[in-house]
Amino acid sequence: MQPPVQRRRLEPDQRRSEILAVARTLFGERTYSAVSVAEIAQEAGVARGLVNHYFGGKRQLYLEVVRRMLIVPASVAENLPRTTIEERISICVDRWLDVVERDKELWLSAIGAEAIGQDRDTEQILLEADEVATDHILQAAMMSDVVEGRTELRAMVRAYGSMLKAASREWLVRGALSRADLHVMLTRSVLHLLRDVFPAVRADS
Amino acid sequence: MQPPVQRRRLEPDQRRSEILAVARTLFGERTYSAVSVAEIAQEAGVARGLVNHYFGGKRQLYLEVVRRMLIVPASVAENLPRTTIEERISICVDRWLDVVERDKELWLSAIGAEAIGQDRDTEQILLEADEVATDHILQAAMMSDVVEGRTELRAMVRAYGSMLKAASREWLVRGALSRADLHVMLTRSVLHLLRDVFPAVRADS
DNA sequence: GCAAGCTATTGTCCATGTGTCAATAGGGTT
DNA sequence: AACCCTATTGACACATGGACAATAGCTTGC
Repeated sequence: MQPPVQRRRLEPDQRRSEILAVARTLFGERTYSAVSVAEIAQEAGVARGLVNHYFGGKRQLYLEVVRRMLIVPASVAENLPRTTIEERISICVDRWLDVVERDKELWLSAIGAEAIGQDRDTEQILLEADEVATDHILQAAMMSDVVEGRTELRAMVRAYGSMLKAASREWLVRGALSRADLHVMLTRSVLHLLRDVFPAVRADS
Repeated sequence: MQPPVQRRRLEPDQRRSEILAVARTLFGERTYSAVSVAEIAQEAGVARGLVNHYFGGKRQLYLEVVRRMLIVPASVAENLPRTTIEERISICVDRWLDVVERDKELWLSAIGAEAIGQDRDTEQILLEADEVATDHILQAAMMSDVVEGRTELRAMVRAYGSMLKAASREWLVRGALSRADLHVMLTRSVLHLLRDVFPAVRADS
């Protein structure tokens, strides 16, 4: 005989938030498969079935968490002064470093969490995040409206994005690079990519 | 009453290979969690338990597959002519592109398969592969014996490795970059990284 | 204040998947 | 041909995820 379970009835939105918060925490500190729905439910003080009810399933819940962390906040490329490209890029990089430094663990697990394996949904989120990031960079470089070789340009910037992530990881987890190192590297690399490599690729075709 | 199962008794090594081959195929075309041990066993004409017997478990089997695909073949940086760095790097990049083009699907799923989530073992393999790749690049650039700022150098090259993977993916799956584009981009980027960015980072400290 | 209805929440049932292990049988050896 | 070694099997235990009908908390109308 356990004491009668007392239920808390909440607004769906709020309940959703609570579960999401717990999920964020747990997925933040452990792997996808190492976290069970049961655990999330328990930690959230809720029946297991309810998690399914709100999110459809474990995967979808997880994806929701990842999405929220991965989409780069627009603030990174907002209100940039109208000065040189160097300056604008530099500021942009700085703001980026701020963001990942602040939400360190969460960000790390989110990207390290290209995890799960690639199904359509995961892929979709990753792609979406990459596109958003690419937009920000091009915006900072005032190259948003390039049309000749736009496809190639964006592809190269997306690839650069991967280097950016990897370098950030080197900084945050290994400590092999200092924040200053990162700033130099990331700024110079993207400038070189946009001003030298891109034209060279264009000229090649 | 099914006809009595006829067993095939093989040398452990050979059986291991057979199972591994099947696993390679299946993991190549589908996600980790979308492939069951049962399926692998069936496809290999073997009892499920045997897979566990040989590889310990699903994860270990998977890791074995990934390891074999991820460790960059030494051939990429072997027998490079003693000419300019540009030339050597160029050849190296070309060979690399050959490798991934050949084993396309497999390579894609292996890296997209930073999958599973990061446990110690997976991480280990990924790190190992990155180190090997880094060695090759430094060897091609004849910078293997740099000592001042070695840590930072290697970290930057590892980050570059991520861009290389991402760019390769852009080529193979999106087709947003041609092989020629890739060659230009990858060659120039790494040269810039080694000759301009690295010194700049050094100077900064 | 009370009853009734809406729906948030629960607990249970079922399916699938993995790991383990004792029992079985293939194939070489004496 | 009898025997032994071990590759191989099949069944069992256990964990986890998804589905769904039953239940109970809030709110609304009178």
